[in-house]
Amino acid sequence: MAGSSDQSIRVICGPTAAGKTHAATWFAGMADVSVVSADSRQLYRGFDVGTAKPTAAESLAAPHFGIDVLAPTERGSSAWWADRADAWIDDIVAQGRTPVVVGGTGLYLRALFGESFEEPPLDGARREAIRALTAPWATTELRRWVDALDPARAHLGRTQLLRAVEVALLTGRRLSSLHRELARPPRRRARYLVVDPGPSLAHAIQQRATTMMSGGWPEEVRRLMDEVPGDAPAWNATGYRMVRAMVRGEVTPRHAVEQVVIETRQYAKRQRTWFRHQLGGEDVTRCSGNEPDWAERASAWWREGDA
RNA sequence: GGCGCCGUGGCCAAGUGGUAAGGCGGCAGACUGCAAAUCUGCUAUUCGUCGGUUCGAUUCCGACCGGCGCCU
Repeated sequence: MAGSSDQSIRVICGPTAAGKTHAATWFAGMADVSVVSADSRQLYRGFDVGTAKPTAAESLAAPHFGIDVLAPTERGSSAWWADRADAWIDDIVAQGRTPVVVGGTGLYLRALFGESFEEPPLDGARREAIRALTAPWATTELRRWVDALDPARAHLGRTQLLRAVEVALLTGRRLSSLHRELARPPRRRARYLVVDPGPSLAHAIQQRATTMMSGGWPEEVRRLMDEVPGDAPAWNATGYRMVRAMVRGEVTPRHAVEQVVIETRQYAKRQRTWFRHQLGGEDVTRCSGNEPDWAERASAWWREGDA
């Protein structure tokens, strides 16, 4: 483990359905790879088909961390994940294996490889009280509050507004100030390989959706509906609500697939925007995964990591 | 063949004699402890076609084309 913490970690990221897991499996042929999944949905036990968890063969090719580590009712967070990922990487290195972080949850990657901050202790009970208070507020109203409490964050989405209010009320400080004052440097350095097949991704998404539908997704959802409360965080994954509506007979299978494909495409688009602008570091290699010299370029990216 | 209704951006859809709501989709962007989440911006010089009335028509009139319905 000694001397390993300043080593850059290889990270394979990109939009959903771009073949990141395939790429990781391919690299397993070049070293004893262990994969750390940076995917906020594959965390959840039981949500398998719709989150495209690694297949048995892929799990066999390389041990995976970060999969099935939460109950569907538990709530994760980027910082929570980064703590664990940091430890998993240590373990993997200690075993003499090569860690590869694979995933599409940009915020999680940032928590591990980008700047973060030391969150001051927040009182649990008061936190719950504030959540209960703000939950019914309309987003526009929430935004008015943040405009006063922490204007630098007022342009963001509801999730971020709730957080800004919570931190302001609990600490008496602006979250945007705390980010600055309590900033800590990145814990790890990353060497990114951004995999994106370009225009053909739309087709891959379509293909994957129909494969999932005929591959046991509705059955999985039917099972989960009996075991998991309808408001559990795990349901918050692309397509699951739509498939649930289909299983209940509220929408036709045809409509369900159509919508799942659209939702997935929209998600992939947001991921592209993230990986285009938010990766921060300069160590970014982009490849399409279906260009003729893909293997060559990918190998080069891999080998440069040993230098 | 006759009568009636309709024809607005990729799709759905409001609308008025004074110069085109909204939704979906698409595109672009934001994002530091809910992120497969949550938000923001942009997206019709033009209302089936051609003529007419009018200072001015997407809105009124006529013809034609296309769709739907009813009747013979």
